[in-house]
Amino acid sequence: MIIQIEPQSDIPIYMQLTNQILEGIARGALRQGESLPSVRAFAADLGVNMHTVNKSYHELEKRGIIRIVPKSGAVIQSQEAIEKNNPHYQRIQQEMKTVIAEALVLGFKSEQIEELVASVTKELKGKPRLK
Amino acid sequence: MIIQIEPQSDIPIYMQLTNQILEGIARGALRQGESLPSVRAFAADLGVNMHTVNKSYHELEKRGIIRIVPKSGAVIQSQEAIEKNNPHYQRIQQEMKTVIAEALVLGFKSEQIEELVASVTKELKGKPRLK
DNA sequence: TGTTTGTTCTACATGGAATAGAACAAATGT
DNA sequence: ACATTTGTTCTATTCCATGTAGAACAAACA
Repeated sequence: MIIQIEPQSDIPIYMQLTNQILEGIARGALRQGESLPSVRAFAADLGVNMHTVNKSYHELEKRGIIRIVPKSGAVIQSQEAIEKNNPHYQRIQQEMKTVIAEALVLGFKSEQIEELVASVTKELKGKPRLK
Repeated sequence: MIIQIEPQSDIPIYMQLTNQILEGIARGALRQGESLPSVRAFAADLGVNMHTVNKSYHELEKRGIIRIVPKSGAVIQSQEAIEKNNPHYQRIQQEMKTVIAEALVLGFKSEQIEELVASVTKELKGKPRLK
């Protein structure tokens, strides 16, 4: 997992970390059942504070991505099929609505959006286990 | 345009407003060439501060959605076809990547994502001019 | 000529973000 | 059994974003 943190960004560090861990899992660099590094080790590796990594882990837990076992580690959750009544589904739906609305207003055609979605999905799913 | 602001949300007011104006334009309730209300009038209408609305307008301008003419108004930009080298395209691409990564990790299948995208797009584009 | 417009400035209060250090009990390693 | 590492929970501090408030100004408008 290659993590790149930009301290000067307007996006909070813990959020940058959250998103990049998310992409890492989606790409298959991290798989279900595996554990994330300890908050102290990860923090030392990234050159950030322990509490910042901790906040990121709890953000991921709140979103249903990982499960934090006290005194043990942060385990990546199994990716089961998701239903429409799942609260996580609703959140994705809302986030998707915001992005698509902005895309449409900027002049994206429906076909362009579908094309972009397909290419991004392929990029993320395409090369499993690649570092 | 029906705007609903939740002051207690963890999403900043100016961002809630930005997103809802965005959706309003996407839906066709506001069309290119038309103007948004004055910052003072809109603020009074929503029960928020003038500066908050002002920040929202400038956020929309930064994203290429509206054009602010000093001493005049906030005009909705024309929605021309967008190219891949457009910086706004790149931003949408990045936002899309984040949402799709989260969706995949949560267990969305590729078909489910395409289905969600199609339904959201249809919902936004489906009923133009409907208040 | 008033009124409204967006802009700019100061000011203040609140809370998030990030860092830092310390302490604790539980889990792990040897 | 002992030492280390683990996540958690405190306190504390600094810096910045958010939101509100009030005032002033020049330009546009009626």
